[in-house]
Amino acid sequence: MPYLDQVRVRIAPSPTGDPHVGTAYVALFNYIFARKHGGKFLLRIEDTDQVRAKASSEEMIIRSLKWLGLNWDEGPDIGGDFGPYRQSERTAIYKKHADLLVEQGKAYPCFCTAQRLDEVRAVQKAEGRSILGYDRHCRDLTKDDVKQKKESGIPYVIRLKMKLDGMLGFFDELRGQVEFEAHRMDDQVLLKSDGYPTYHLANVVDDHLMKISHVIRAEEWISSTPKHTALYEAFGWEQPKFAHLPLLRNADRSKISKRKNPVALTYYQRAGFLPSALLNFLANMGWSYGNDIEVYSLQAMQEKFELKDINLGGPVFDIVKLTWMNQLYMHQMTEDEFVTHLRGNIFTDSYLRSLKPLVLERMNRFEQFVDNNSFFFNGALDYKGVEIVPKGKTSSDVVAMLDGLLEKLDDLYEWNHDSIKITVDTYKDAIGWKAKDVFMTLRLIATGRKDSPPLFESLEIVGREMVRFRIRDCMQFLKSTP
RNA sequence: GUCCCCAUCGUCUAGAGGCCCAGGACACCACCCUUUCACGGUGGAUACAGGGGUUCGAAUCCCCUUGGGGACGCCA
Repeated sequence: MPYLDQVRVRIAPSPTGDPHVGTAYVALFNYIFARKHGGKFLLRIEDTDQVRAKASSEEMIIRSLKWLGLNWDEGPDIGGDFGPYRQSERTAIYKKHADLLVEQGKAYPCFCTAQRLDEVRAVQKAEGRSILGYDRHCRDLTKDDVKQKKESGIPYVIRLKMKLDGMLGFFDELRGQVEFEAHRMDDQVLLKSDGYPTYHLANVVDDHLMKISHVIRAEEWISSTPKHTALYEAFGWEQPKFAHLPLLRNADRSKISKRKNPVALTYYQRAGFLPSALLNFLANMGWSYGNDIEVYSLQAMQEKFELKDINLGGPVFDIVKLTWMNQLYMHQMTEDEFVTHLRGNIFTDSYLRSLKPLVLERMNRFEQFVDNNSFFFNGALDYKGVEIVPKGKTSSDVVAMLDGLLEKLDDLYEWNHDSIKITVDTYKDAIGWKAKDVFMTLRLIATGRKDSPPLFESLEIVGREMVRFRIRDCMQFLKSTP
């Protein structure tokens, strides 16, 4: 084990705000690998301009990792030797490195507009060209050109000069050597015109500076790995080892997506899955303990885990089997664990407090609490016998309406009653539905009853992921019962 | 379209040349247990994508085909 004391891995959360099961999956393998080899498990926050718009995303990521029990050794806000760990706090570092490459003639400023790039791509497509990408228009500008353009204030990006011939390959710890023809890779943007780095630059610079020895990430990165190895080469840095995990799949085998599966970790928490069960289930995706054993602890996994044993076929994420696994873990709970779990996950102080203003006025005895408000605690609701479809509409009208609504709700940055109300209002006007029809349908779907507390406040508390799940669930229900 | 990756039951997988006319688990079916519902138990059905090689011998190695997936952004 030559690299024993140098193993450092990092988990870079998804930029979409809601931590994703895919993130948990990659995090798990990183965590196990680091633990096994006595390395460090880093939390690095890739908060680009887009992510920052979602104020709560970092907080959600941290909360989710804590819930899973995947504790990091360095990163927000634990310290360690390689901080800061937030990408937004490292912009000067990235700029310095990009400038260095420009000075050395290994990268160059590009003044092309987004519009020109679109046109180039459109032409390439129209001509049926097999290689799509930047045409290296600014690669050989003279020093005077560059100076002049900069002085006239034209915004620019920094691009890496890729080699024009030969091969660009890397060694994947799971697959072996993977080769790409160098001329197919276009000159990658390193620094955006707003001064922020692209993932490619930030990732390579951070990994080097943070002494990352193993990059364990999802398979979707394979085709951009040559860009990364080219960067290491340009800097004259030693390459880390790469291992690309298979992608979790929907039942139809496409890359797992929220349109076809609940993917938010918050959903699984809210739906009453135990983190230990989720993790055990995820560990069985692509990896196997062997000896026909599929229920085991992280500790046991750590002892037996080898990168090489990972199965490369993309595993289908089967929530039915996850549910079975969860049942197993539930039944093993001690009395203390049972009580602690309910208090810590279902009947939490903060949840009960948020419920108080909504539910109290509809009660005159506390015995009514459970019956009246079950939907605040349930997962799937039973729509049998519920009149979801308003008069004058068909069930496929409703499905179409919901489909569009789902998209609008997904685009919401902040999930609160005001923003939900505005979104639903705007949407109902756009499609020409009556307020009453949309609101009642939504109420029935989200709460399962006509007499629920105020709609938007309830939706806020039920939460984005559970609302989205129930809408999808109901669409399924409507489709299957015409 | 181009490049890259992948390929054992419906699904997750075991299998690294003979132990495999392929083992386990989920789901499914039947039976048992049971005042109900679960849990549990027993049994059953179901897979090496196809075609060529290599070998005494292939699920396992090689090639081709087919199928699936991913990537081709100033997103990560």
